[in-house]
Amino acid sequence: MLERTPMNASAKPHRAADHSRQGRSGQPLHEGQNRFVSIWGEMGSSWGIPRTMAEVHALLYIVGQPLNTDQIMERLSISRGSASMSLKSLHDWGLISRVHKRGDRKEYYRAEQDVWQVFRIITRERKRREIDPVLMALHDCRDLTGPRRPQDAGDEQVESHNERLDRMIEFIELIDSLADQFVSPAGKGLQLAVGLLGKAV
Amino acid sequence: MLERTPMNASAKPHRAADHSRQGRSGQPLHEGQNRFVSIWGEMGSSWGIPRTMAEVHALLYIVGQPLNTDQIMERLSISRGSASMSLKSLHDWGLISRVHKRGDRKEYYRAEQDVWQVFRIITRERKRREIDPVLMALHDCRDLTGPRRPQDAGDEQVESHNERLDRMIEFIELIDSLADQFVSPAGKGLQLAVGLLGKAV
DNA sequence: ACCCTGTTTCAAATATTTTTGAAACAACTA
DNA sequence: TAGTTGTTTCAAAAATATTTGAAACAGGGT
Repeated sequence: MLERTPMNASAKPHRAADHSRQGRSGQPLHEGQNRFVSIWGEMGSSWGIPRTMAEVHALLYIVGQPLNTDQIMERLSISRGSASMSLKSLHDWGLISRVHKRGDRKEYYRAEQDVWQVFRIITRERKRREIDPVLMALHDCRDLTGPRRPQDAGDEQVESHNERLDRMIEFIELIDSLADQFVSPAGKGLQLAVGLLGKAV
Repeated sequence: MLERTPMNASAKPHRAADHSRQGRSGQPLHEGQNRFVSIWGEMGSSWGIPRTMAEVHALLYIVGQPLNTDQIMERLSISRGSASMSLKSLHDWGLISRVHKRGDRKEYYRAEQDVWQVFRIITRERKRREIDPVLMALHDCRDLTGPRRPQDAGDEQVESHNERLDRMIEFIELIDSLADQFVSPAGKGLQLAVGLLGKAV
């Protein structure tokens, strides 16, 4: 969450060298890309996404062009294994796609460029992996203190417990269905809401 | 993020004993509370909140009554230091408040009971600590490749880089202002949006 | 089949985060 | 002031998460 001192900064084999080279006027661009990568990595890690995975995604997004594993390793100074794992996760999420170049055996990867789509994907995954299971667990939990069981009728403690649980479940279900709207193929949900909200408040 | 095997499960001094006692009909309630605490702790840790802090919050929310440090330690089998730190964080966030009981030197803590308010507070804090700094950093980053600098005019690379950056910044600013609406004292923002959305889609 | 190039896997190494517990502190009381 | 009770702090210990790197694998060529 804080600094970014590489685990192993020495220039060993298997690791890409760092680049103190490059002296054209492409410098501010390059520096801008690096900055973006750092910001995104930092942000990712504070939202529970491994920093390196976020950095790989940031690099592919900001470069705009497909890159291969070696280019990513070199640019980010990360190991082959780490690059491979990050790319796999990003691909599983649907945030990047594989690209083949004719006459090149290497795989290239391109990031989704539509920002709305990027956040739709992230929302979809987090909902699926984090919100939905919680909701299921909360319903199980609610079942423990029963659907207004006779013997509890009048048990003030149980009743207020159930009320608290119900309020929480209801709220999370609301968020959940909002996320559904945003994620849905129609997908204009949030944009619409924003428009309406802008006028209404 | 996964299991929940206590760091130190042995019954040493300074640690609250675990309770295999309790045999009244208050059992399902007690079990329901425990379940809720686990779910919330799990959820918190997948959202970047220390598990224990989330568990303390969950306990105070679901119990509904103010509890003191020793009761929390015992119920959650955590150390005094951990309890104190979690309570401090929760208090800093504004999710719990201190309560004094006459004739008792101990501090008691009560959780905010309004679910909407709870999520408004969480939104406010995350926005302040995570979104706003990112936005500032992104603007700095954007400045590196300048405000349509003359020498870059026609540099296709720089121009498309700036476009990508601008799209991202614009999106995050949108989210940021949505969060503002939700957090705002008027505070009916999201409820309103939900209503409108429900009808409009 | 063997060699070459590129990719994936996964146990071990490393880094990061969280928790503990004992000491320092604070606020009363006698 | 010394004693008592409750709270906070923080360095060290423990737990968790991430990264590495070498070996296994995959798919062409030849």
